[in-house]
Parts: sequence; structure tokens; C-alpha cells
Amino acid sequence: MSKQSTYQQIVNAADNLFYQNGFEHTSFTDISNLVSISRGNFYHHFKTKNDILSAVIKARLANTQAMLDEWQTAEATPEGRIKCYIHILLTNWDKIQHYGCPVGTLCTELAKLNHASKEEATQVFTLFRQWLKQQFKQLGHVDDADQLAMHVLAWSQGVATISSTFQNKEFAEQEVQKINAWLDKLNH
Amino acid sequence: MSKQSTYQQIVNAADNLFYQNGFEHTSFTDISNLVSISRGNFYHHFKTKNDILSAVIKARLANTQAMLDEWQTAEATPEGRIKCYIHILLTNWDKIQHYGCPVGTLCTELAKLNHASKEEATQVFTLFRQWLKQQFKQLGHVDDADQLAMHVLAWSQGVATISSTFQNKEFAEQEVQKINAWLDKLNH
DNA sequence: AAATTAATAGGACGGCCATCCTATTAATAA
DNA sequence: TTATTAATAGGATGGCCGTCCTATTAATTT
Repeated sequence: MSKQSTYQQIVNAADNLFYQNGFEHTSFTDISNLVSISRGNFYHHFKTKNDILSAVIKARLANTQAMLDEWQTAEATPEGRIKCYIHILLTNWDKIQHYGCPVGTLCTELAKLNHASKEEATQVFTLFRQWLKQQFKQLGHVDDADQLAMHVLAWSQGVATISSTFQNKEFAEQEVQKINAWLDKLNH
Repeated sequence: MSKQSTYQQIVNAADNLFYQNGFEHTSFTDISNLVSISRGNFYHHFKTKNDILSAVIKARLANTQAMLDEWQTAEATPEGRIKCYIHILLTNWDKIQHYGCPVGTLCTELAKLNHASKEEATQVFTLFRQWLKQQFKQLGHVDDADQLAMHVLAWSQGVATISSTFQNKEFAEQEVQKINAWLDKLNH
């Protein structure tokens, strides 16, 4: 693995810190400490904190799209693809347990801050929403594809928040089973 | 309506500001401006910001308990009571639309801040959880009462987050219908 | 009425933060 | 090789924040 550019290192560090400690609670000092560069050097790459946030969101959008594309080719059926989405709750459990859903928690924080980038952050949700909608359409649920996509989105949000708050992995596993059964039943 | 004590005014103002703008984003100046008292006077009532947070959480616990008690007497059946809980999503839609679920968003924020009061905040969820569990037990679901309570909790969290993020009341209404149908079916 | 306590006001302090500025070094282009 | 640009370092600035301190006024008690 070759060394990343300073720019990429900053974005990665900010990405993790925003996720783990929140956007507002993360300072320039925190990021520069993690990347081991000086605070002054920072401003050669990003003019403002909001610029970093935008870069982080753009990176998340790209990563999300890449993941969806991968699922699209790796899984033969729409059911299988939707189950990939459902399963990330357990795959990323260690992080979700501590910090919740990276998409939902950022959207919620930016909404409360009334931050200029809040719509930008929502785009990550939109990516999942449209992709899920497409899968449900392919399953023949043409009329309510979007509603079903939103349902799955809300399901994962709720389970992430509650199982994280109560530190309860068992509940997350039970809910994954439930939603998988629901999905199977949907396609009888 | 008689005038509230300064103490109560501070707690109420802090409660609203913590909900609307987040705990960290709310400053002493914000609160004292809203209550129209000086910053100095503040410290006669609360020594630290954490003390205010604790007082706000205690107030929320009391208000929640009062609401649950009211439902308990107002509604004759456990189904009716659970539907009261489900319905607050629509009752409080105007606020949820802008600021999400007051319980979930505070728990999430305090978890990211690794704040000393995060467990205290979770207690509000626990109040709902145990109350819902009791209702499901009375419906005859003795073995999985807690799991069902958690399911309803997660449902409301997810719908609040997603419908708020997408500013979509219609989706919230659809989901309320769905969960009501699920509840009816559960009791065949 | 006098003494004591509660409530309020507002300035002061030290810390952290985002941002800016300038100087120095490394890399690249001419 | 020289000129120019990119990258880095670190101090300076001004603002806000939580907290503290002291003085003044209102309320209560003796």
C-alpha cells in the first residue's frame, strides 16, 4: 500500500473524527495531530472547516457509490443485493456500536447546526434510497418501490440507533433476521 | 398560568435549545438571552453546564413518566396505549420534522461526546422500553415482550430520523399505518 | 429595625478555536 | 542553474466559551 497524499490523509482523518466525535466537536488541532502535520500547513490544502466537511462528504458519496456498484455485480439477484445492505449493520457492528450510523448521525448533527452542507450530507442517504428503489422495482414492486426503499432505510436507522444506545448486538441480529424474513415474504 | 421560577425557566429554555440546536452548540449566553437574565446570575442556580444537562434530563424523565401515566389511565387497552406512543410521531411532527426525536438525538450526541451523562440520557429510552414491554406482556406476549418493545422503539427512531432528513411527512403517516396494522395482526 | 440570606448584574480570566500571516524548505520549471 | 511554485511550520489574532469573582439589590428572618 503506497503512502497517501497529505490531502487524502486529511480527508481520511477528518472522516473518522467527524464520525467518532462529531463534526462540531472535531477541531483543526485534532485532525492535524492525527495526520502529524502543523496547523499552518493545513490551510494550504483547505481554506475552511466547511471545505473539509465538503471533501469528506464527497469522499463518502464516492465510497458509497463504489460499494453499491460492487454489490450490483457481486450479487445476482435484487434480494441478494438488498440483503447486502441489511447486513452492513452486522459487518460494521463494532463501529456502529460506538458511533451509530455514519450517515444518519451526520445528517442529524448538521440539521441541528442548520449547517450549509446538510443537504449535501443527505445525498448519501439519497444514493442508498435510489439504489434500493431500483432493487425493489426489479422485484416487481413498481408502484411502492420508493416507499419500500424508505422503509428499509428507516429500519436500518432505527436499529442502528437503538442497538447502539443500548449496546445490544443481539437485538440487531434479531432485527436482521426479521427484516430478511419480511423480504422473503415480500417476494413469496 | 403563573410565572415560573427562574430555575424552571432556565431548565425549560435549556431543554428547548439542547433539542433544537444540540447540547454542545448551546452556550450559556444562548440560554441566558432566552431567559433574559445575566450570565452571572446563572451560576447562582447551576454551577456547571453539566448540571443544567442533568436537570434537563431529570425534567424529561419526569415529563415522560407523566405522559406514560396519563396514557395508562386514558386508554383502556394495551393496544390503545401502544398506539398512543406510535401516534406522538404525528402529534409532534412539526418539531420532529426540524429537530428529530428529542430522546434519540440527545443520546446520539452524548455518545459521540463520550459525555458523563450519556447513560442518564438513555434512561428516557429505558422508561419507554419498560412501559412498552409491560403493554406487550399484557397482550400475552410474555416471552418476547422486551424484543417487541425494542422493535417499536427502533421503528419510531428510524421513521423519525428518515422522515425528518427527507422532510417527508407522508412517509411518516404511511409508516404509522403500517405499524398499526402490524400491531393489530400481532393480536389477531 | 437590623441582620442575614437569596438573587441578580456584569466584568475578568484563561482556554480553545478557526483563521490568518509570514518565513522557511522542498520540488519543479525555465 | 536559476526562477518559480508547492508544501510545511509555527506564531499571532480576535472571538467565543465556560467559569469565577465581586458588588449591588431584593427578600427573608430575627
